[in-house]
Order: sequence, then structure tokens, then C-alpha cells
Amino acid sequence: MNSLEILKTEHELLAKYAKAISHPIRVYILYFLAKQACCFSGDLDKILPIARSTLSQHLKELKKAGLIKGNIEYPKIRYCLNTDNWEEAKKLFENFFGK
Amino acid sequence: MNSLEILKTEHELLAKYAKAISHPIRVYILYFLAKQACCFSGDLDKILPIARSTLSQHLKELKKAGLIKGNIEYPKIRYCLNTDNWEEAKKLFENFFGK
DNA sequence: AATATGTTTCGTAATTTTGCGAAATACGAA
DNA sequence: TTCGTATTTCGCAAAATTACGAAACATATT
Repeated sequence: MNSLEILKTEHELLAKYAKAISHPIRVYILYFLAKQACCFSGDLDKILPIARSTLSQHLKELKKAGLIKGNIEYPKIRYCLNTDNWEEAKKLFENFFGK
Repeated sequence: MNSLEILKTEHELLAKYAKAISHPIRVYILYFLAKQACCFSGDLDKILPIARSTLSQHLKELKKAGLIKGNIEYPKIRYCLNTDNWEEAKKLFENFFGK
């Protein structure tokens, strides 16, 4: 893989993370998790003015992007930041904007 | 405006900037401008594997989000970062990820 | 086995995004 | 005034996103 391809991959990765952050609801969820460590979907459902199914979809998006993960604790699911990828995203954005 | 509303606005602003960055082509354009100061649409057209009209649309998106601006220098248009908003976005992301 | 709980998946609809080629635009140069 | 250049806007189509309510799921409890 040459440097141009690495560059391309990095751009695509940054775009992927940016896309995950590109909706106010998802920004809020990430903000909430970054502050409070972890929470259950129901905690967010109480706060956010959207249907549960819609919330679930946003959580799915964030999971797909790798920014959060969910651990089952029946009958609930505990959502947390995926700290490794969170740090990766942080570094990509830092680099992008110029440290 | 209370603190919750300010928070909401900040989340929406961050989401808006993230959306602008959420496409690889736009990431590349911003990266290019951040490195090289300014350039013409034609410079990008030579590099990027998309139609001119599509490139134009992406530039429009970035302008709409406030991250770039274009100065007419007939028959070309010189595109530059909108540094004020670029700095604002940088700070929002820094805050978001935790400084 | 039946029920209750927290959450996701399904089906659907409306809107937005992405992309292209063709045509339009704006202006300087011939 | 006509021509050339750089870029945008238009018209369209395909795909993705966002949203909802209803139904399905997985499991602990009764």
C-alpha cells in the first residue's frame, strides 16, 4: 500500500467517523456517553424526543461506525463508548484540523 | 437563551460541520486547502475522479456549511478555507472529543 | 408455560444525498 | 460582437437517510 492509498484510507475513515457524528441526536448520544461513561438505551429514550425504534437505529449507526459498543445485561443493554476507536477518531480529527 | 438551548445549538453546529466532512471527496478538498492555502476548482478537477458538476456540488456544500469561501478571479474562482469557521469547527471537535 | 421488560427488526414513506451530462452563465480576449 | 474558458445550475435518476408504529426477540420471573 503506497502513501496515496494510505491517505485515501485515512480520508475515508475520517469521513466515516464524521458521518456518524453528522446528526444532532447522535452527537447528543456520544456527548452523553463521553460524560457519563455508559448508559442504557432506556435512559436515552427518556431524554430524547424520538421514537424508540429511531433511537435504536441511531445506536446501530454509531455501532456500525465503531464509536460505541453495547453489552447485554438482561433485560437491558449497556452502551459505552468504544474507547479505542474514539481515540482513533479524536486523533484523525486533530490531524485534520492541525494540532 | 438558557444553557440547555446553547448546548442544543452547539450539538447542531457540530453535526453540521461533521456532515460537511462526512464525504471522502469533501475531506480531500478540505485537506487540500488546509495544506495549500487556496486553489481553483480546476486544480481539484484534475485530481479528483468525479464529474465537474459533482465537484461543484461538493464545493457548494462546503460553502453552505461555512468551511470554505470562493473569490472570483475571472475566469476562475479561487477557493480558500473560511478560517474563522474552520477554527470554530476545530474547537467544537476538540471540546467534543475532550481536550 | 405464560408473562413482563427492554430493545431491535420490519415494512413503509418522505426527504436528502450523490452523481452525471447538457445547458447556461459570466467575463476577458480576439 | 463573437469566441473561449472556468465554473455553476438544471433536470433527472439511483441510493441512502431519517422517521414512525407494529411486530418480533431474548430472557428473566412468576
